[in-house]
Amino acid sequence: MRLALVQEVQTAIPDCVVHAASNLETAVDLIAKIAFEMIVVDPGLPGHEPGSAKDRLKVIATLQELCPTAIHIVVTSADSQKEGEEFRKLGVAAYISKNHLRPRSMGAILDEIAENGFSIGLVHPLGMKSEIYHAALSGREQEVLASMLQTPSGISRRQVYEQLAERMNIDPASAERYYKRAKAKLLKYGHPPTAI
Amino acid sequence: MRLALVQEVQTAIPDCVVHAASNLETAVDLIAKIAFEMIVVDPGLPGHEPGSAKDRLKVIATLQELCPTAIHIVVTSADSQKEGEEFRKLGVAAYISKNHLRPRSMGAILDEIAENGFSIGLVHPLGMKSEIYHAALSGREQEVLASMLQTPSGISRRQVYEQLAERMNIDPASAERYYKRAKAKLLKYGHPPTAI
DNA sequence: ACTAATAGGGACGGCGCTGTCACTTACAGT
DNA sequence: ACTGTAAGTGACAGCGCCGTCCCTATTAGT
Repeated sequence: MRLALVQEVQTAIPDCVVHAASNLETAVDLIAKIAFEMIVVDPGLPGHEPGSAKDRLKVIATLQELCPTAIHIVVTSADSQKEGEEFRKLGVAAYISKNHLRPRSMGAILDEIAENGFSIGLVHPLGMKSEIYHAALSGREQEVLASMLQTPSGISRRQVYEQLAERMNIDPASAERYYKRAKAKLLKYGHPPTAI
Repeated sequence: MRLALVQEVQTAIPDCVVHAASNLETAVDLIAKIAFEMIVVDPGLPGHEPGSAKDRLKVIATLQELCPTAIHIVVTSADSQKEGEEFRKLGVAAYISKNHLRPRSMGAILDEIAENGFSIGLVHPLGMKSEIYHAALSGREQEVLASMLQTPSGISRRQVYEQLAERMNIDPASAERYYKRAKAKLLKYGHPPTAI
C-alpha cells in the first residue's frame, strides 16, 4: 500500500527520491535527518487508536511542527469534510480520500495546490460503480475500460475518448484503440464487457 | 489503493478476473450477482464509523454470510491479534496487516492458507526501517535494494541474494545484478545507498 | 446517396524491465 | 601464491506495454 502511494508520487514528480516510513516514529526520525519538500501521510495508519480524532490531529500537528517548510498532503481512508477543514487550518495543503485517489491523479492534485493553495478530495457521496479488472488487460486498457464503463450516461464515446486522451496526455485515437483492445481481450477470454 | 490490492491478487493468481468495489453496498451487490472464489476486504474502509470494532466484525460477518463458499481474506491497517482471532472464528482464511503486506507476498499467504487453513500477518512489533525509493530505479531494483538495506545484521550478502532469489523465483546471480545496478544508479544520480 | 459515428483489427517503432551470462578488479584468509 | 567473496560493468535476448497510423465494415442520420 505504501509502495502504491510512492509510485503515485513518482508518477506525478519524475526524478524524485521518496523515503517511506511504516510508522510515525520512523517518519519522525527521517524528518529529523532530511529536509523534505513534501510529506504525504495517512494519520489513520500509525496505530495510536485508529478511531481517535484527537490522535489524528496530533499526528498532523506533529509533522507540521517538525517540518513546517514542506508541503503536507493528507491521504486517508476515513475522510470527512470537517476533518479536512481542521487539517487545512493546521496548514495542510491537501486532504484526499483514498477512495477518491485515482491512478495518476496526484499530478492534478499538485496543480490544484499550486493554483488554489489547497486541494480537497472527499469520497464521492453517490458511490462509484464497481470496477472490473482482468489479468489479461494492461494498465492502460484497464483504465480506459473502467472509465468507459463508469460513463454510460448518454455521453458520446468520442467525448469520453477525448476526455481520456486529455487526462492521459495521449491521442484520442489511442484511447479508442485501448478500449477496443480491452474489449477484444475480454471477448476472447469469455468475459463480455457488459457483464456488470 | 484498491488497484494496488487488485494487482497483488493478480500477481498471485495469474489469469484471474477481479471485481472491485469502493464501498460495502457495491460489494454486496456484486456478491449477489457473481459467485466469487475469493473475497479480499478491508473492514476499516467502508466508513461506518471507522473505529467501531463491532462494525468491523459485522462487515466480515455479512460477507461471510452472503458468500460462505469463498475464501475470505481480511487486509486491514488497524490490525490486532485479538481481532484476528475473532475473525478466524468467523471463518476468515487470512488476517493480514497492510503494514505487513509486502509486494508479491500474496502468493505466500495463499500457500499458507492451503497448508494450515489460516494465515495471519500482523504488523512487525519492532518496526521496520525506513525505505527509500528512487524514481530512477525499476521495481526489481527497488525491491532488492530495500531488502538489502533492511538486513545489515551481519548476514552475508550471498545469503541475502539467495533468499531474494528464492522469494522471486530468479537466479541468485540476477538478484545480485539488480542490487549492483540499483547501487550504480544511485551513485550516478548522487544519492549514495548509505544515505539512511 | 453521402456523411459521421461506432466497431473490429493489423502492424510497427520505441522503450524499459526482466533475467542471464560473462568479464574484470580488489581484498581477505590460509 | 591461491582461493573465496565481494564489488563494479558490459552486453544481450525476450517480452510486453505504449502510442501511433492505417484499413475495413456496419449503422444511423440528412
